Amino acid sequence: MILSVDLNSEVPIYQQIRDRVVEAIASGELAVGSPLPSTRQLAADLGINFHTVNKAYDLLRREGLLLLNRKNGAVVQRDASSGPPAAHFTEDWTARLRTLLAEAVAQGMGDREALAACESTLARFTVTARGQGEPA
Amino acid sequence: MILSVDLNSEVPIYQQIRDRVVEAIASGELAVGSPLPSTRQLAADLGINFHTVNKAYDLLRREGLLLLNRKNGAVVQRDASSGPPAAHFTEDWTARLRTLLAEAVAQGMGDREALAACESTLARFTVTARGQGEPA
DNA sequence: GTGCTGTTCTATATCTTATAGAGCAGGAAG
DNA sequence: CTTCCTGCTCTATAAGATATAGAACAGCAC
Repeated sequence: MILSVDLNSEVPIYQQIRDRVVEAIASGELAVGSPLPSTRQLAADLGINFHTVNKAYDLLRREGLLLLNRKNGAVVQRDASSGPPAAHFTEDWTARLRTLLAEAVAQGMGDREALAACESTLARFTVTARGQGEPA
Repeated sequence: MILSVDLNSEVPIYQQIRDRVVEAIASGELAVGSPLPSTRQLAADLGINFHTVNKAYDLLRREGLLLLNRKNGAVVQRDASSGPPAAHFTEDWTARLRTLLAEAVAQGMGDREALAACESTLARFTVTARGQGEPA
């Protein structure tokens, strides 16, 4: 689990950590049961404060993706094979998707290009993350 | 141009305004040349400070979507028919798309469901916004 | 001149972000 | 038991973002 963050980015560090973990889960790099580095360890590796890592992990826990306890540390609790998402998640996610796609269309990206981008991005996830779905 | 914002949302007001304008441009509700309400007018309508609207408009201007001048006020400068987006935009947008799609996959949404959501969202935009692309 | 527009300053209050240090409870390993 | 690491919680501080507010200026229309 190698994780890279950009300290000069305008997006908060804890948000970047969360995003990278989410992407790792989606790509199958992290599956249910996979251990994550401890908050203090990851903080030391990234050269940041452990409270920042703690905030990212806590966010992932509230999203249902991570399980945290003093015994085993941080462990992945949910991945692509853990069943459908909650209703409120889908609702919120669709709204954010709408805004993101609108941005591309408004900037002049063609529908086919935008959809192709979605398709290829999803394909890169589902190549490695496989387990329950029937193959296409 | 009716615009609604949620004052109790965790997403900043100026960001909500920006998002709604972007979506209006993508849906064809706003085309190149369409006038937007003045900062003071929109602020009064929404019951917020005009500086907040100013920030949203300034953001949209920096994104190339709006043209602001003392003569005509705020006018849409770019829409789906204004040619392809800048390279740095596509790069940044793809990274954000990757994170958003990863979130859906990690939460257990199927690839086909996610792609279908992208497709239907894009379809709702391009029904009204048409001008340069050859029809499918 | 009057009135509208965007634009630019100062100022303030609140929240977020990131840092830092200290400590506690629980399990593992010596 | 002691030692060590774990998540977790508290206080504290500095810097930045967010939203408010008031005032003023320059350009254009009537």
